[in-house]
Amino acid sequence: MKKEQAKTSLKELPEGREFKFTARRKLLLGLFQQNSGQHFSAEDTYHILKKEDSRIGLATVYRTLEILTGAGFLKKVHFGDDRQRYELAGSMGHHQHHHLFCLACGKIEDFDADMLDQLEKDIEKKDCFRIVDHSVIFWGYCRECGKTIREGDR
Amino acid sequence: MKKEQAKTSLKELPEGREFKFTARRKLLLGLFQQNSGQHFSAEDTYHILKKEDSRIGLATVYRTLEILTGAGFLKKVHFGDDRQRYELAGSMGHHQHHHLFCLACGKIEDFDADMLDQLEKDIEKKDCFRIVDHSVIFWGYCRECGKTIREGDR
DNA sequence: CTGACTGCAAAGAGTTTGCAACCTA
DNA sequence: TAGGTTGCAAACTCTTTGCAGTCAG
Repeated sequence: MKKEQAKTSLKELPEGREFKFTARRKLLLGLFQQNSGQHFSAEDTYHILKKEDSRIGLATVYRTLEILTGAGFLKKVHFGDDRQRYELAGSMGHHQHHHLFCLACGKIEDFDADMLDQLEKDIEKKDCFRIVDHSVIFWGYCRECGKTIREGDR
Repeated sequence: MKKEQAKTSLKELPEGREFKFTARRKLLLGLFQQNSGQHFSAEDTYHILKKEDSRIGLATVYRTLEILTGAGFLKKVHFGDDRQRYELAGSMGHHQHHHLFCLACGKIEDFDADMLDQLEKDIEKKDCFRIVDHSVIFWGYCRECGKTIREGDR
């Protein structure tokens, strides 16, 4: 099992290989489309979908998230904690954006910025590194938590 | 156990709480200092240290990494795969840098860039988000892998 | 009707924790 | 000597997988 290879699979397209767009998969994708600013973990997704489709299983959620990611509908994001999260992928959600992750409450805010395009080109040219994707994350304290902490301080 | 709180702990300083700088901990920190461009997982660290100190345990490595991170010596980095990695923290290693992660071979290259400082200030002002740290990761294919893939393509 | 999809349970992998023994300041 | 540190094993959490039953084209 254990492979020394990277398993990030950001773009493992199911080349040609079709997959069925079942009701369950539509439901899952719909959840992300209706919450296009949100970042759900598998567990989050499972609990939310469970309300609309009580027979869905967690393994299916994991598998579906993986498939929809491979097909380009979703995108994985990882904020350094212990779970993978997913968000609607660029072409479907609002495109280029990055994340602010609050270390106190775990809230995730997005902000727009396209400033990495030029840098990306520079790197490709200089380092001969063909870039497929990137991620920018800021960790800190959101407005509310920052306030609380400052006040609670002394 | 399970807390809904963020557990990223980038800066959980051992406020006032001293910790002993034992031989084992020096050994571990030494490993990172002697390989300041490297990014080791707990398992990596364990296996390397095991050669110099055969009695060391994996749990100790995990605990030590966590402590040295809290104390500001190390920094966590996460490349979207299934393991946490660590690198020498800014003040000790070469400072502001970001990462290129090769999706094919898992190799990690660093590149220097300070271009986020201004953006950080803008965000702090605009969104009232107090930023503590950030991370920029590019995923793609390194020179060697890119070559192989392009050639193997057709 | 056939191959893809699904739920369940079990297995894996990484990480954390309880505890008794062991150091070290 | 007291309290932090450690190794071991067990516990935990997230994720993946095997398999038999089910569904959709």
